[in-house]
Amino acid sequence: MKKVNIKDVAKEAKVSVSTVSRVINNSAPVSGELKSRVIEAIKKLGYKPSHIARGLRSGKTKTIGFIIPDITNPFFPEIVRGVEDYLRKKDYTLILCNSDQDPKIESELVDILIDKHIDGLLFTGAGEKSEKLELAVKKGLKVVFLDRIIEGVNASYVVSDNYDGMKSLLEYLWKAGYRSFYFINGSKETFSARIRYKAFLDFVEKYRVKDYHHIFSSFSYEAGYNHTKEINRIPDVIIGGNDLIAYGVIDALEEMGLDVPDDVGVTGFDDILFSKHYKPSLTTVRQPMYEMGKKAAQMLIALIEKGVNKIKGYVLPTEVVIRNSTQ
Amino acid sequence: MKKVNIKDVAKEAKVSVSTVSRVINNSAPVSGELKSRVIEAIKKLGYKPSHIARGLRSGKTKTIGFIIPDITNPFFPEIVRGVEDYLRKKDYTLILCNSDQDPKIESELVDILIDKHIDGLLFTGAGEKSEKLELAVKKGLKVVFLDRIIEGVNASYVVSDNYDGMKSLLEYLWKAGYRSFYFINGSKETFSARIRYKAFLDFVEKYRVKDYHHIFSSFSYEAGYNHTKEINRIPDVIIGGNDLIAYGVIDALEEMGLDVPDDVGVTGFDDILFSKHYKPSLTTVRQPMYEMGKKAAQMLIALIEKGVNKIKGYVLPTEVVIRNSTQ
DNA sequence: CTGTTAGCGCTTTCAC
DNA sequence: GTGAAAGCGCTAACAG
Repeated sequence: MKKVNIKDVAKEAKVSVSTVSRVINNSAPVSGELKSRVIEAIKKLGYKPSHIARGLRSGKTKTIGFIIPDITNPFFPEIVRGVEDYLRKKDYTLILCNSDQDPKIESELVDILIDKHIDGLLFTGAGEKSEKLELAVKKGLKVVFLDRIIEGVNASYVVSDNYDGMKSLLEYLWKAGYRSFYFINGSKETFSARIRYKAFLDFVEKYRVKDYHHIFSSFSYEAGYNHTKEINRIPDVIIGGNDLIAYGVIDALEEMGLDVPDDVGVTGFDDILFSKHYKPSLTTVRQPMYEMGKKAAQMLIALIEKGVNKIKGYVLPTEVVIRNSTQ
Repeated sequence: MKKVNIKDVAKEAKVSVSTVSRVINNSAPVSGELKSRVIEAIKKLGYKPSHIARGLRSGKTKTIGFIIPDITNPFFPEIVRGVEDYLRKKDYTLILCNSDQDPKIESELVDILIDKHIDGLLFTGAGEKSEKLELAVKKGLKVVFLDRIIEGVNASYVVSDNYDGMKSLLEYLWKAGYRSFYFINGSKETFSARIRYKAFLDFVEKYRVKDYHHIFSSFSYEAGYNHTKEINRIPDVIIGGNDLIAYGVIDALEEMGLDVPDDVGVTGFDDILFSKHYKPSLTTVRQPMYEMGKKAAQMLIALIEKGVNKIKGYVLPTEVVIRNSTQ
């Protein structure tokens, strides 16, 4: 049961391979007569053009790469889903890679993916600028940064409005009467952590907040848990850099005999799947994860197919979600 | 900045392309003299062989496909991570596809992936047998089934010991004094749900349990929540087909004013990330997700590279994890 | 409109 | 040991 190729089809339809190619790709006019003979033959033989040969010829593989820190982090699955759903519609295929935010691995992955002749790259990386990527972009690789922007690399990006989200959250907290703030943020290297910090700083200044504290740590449950255990003077509210951190904060607080939200308020960021089921359910800032993925994929495909070169950035809106971890 | 190819290297090293190919692939002896010249040239030119051309020639793409229901379901990310980590080590690349367990989509995806010339396929599908897959396997596609076995398709598989896990869980519950059981299971089509049901039936018979109930629904939070709300007579313990279902059960129970575990016990299956942080923390059966992914990838690569044809199945052990949702 | 032909970059006989 | 040359399956000039 040998694989049928374009030659077989040509023979069957008694035309040349170029004619077959033309009807497949609609790349040039073909007379109705021949066209129908070709279509007939294709159907009869069950012919499927080889993506790989086509790729060799055209340089296009209809494949895009996506480098993320870790699919195991609940923030990413929805993004990936948004990406994959859109790509599927456009007949593209997704190669997924986990980098653990290690710049060295990220750089290796870029190489691997370029080797695989991806048509474009979606990148959610550590914050550091990468020469490799910069170079690749200059060489014409289409890249869209997702959730995180890397300075120095001139490429399109999709992020959510971290600044506004954090600002709105803080203003809600202020209005709710919270006056002392403890912000356990994610890693300093991460773009979104830095932006959220900036919003925090601006808030503190604008409202002349006296009693506040900020610390960069990492976007994990453990970070929230451990840092909370070390807090000397409990503030009115502890702000987690993301929901995972907030979960850790809540659990630590409970172990310390403190009630959330009666004794302390706790907030997160992201609104991952479980935040509405957490006990107490988590006040947080919703990021449109699925939309971010979809939008980024959309931009990338536009970049690839329309040859658009204009660098564009999209900032998707965030939304404060008030639940029971604050009052 | 043109891409350098094997010819350029050959010219630079003053040898033939075949010699270059030989040293790259170590496919035939080459004299030390030429070999070092070639290596030199490769380094100097920064040459990287094109996977795609190689693929066209050899028919191998060093790419494997993975069809899963939905990466957004917390059960899958760890599996995917296990797969990807192993594949990376072996210089393979992962194409990820979500099927939503729709047999039609699954079948389309198989086509798409075959078109892309994957070297092998990891498949976690709906329960139904698929002619397409069966055919593909017969045509030589290497397939490993992950978490779910499809009847009628003769291929290797990796699953966890669902039967033993459920059996052990039930026996623990029995010993703990639970006497009436309500099992809200996942979807009837799913392999693991059926196995767990069988274990339940065998348990009920062996221990002559009088008071029990079983229902197939779906592996979701909502399923657990909704079915619980409809229960007339509350049993000693409600068994969720997976952790998600158990979460829904717990929340519904609480809304109904019932205490877990004081009034009712609740158990899950899988031990996903959040189960240890749920309130109350969930008694469940741990499946080695990461290991399953890794093992499946390992088997697939063995199938591909060693040309092993022996169909093999692996059943990975599960483990009852006792937490605070039972007593 | 249609066919012929030259590669895309690589591997692999087949001679030497 | 080494090189020349024939493709893998397809697309895109180039003729006609």
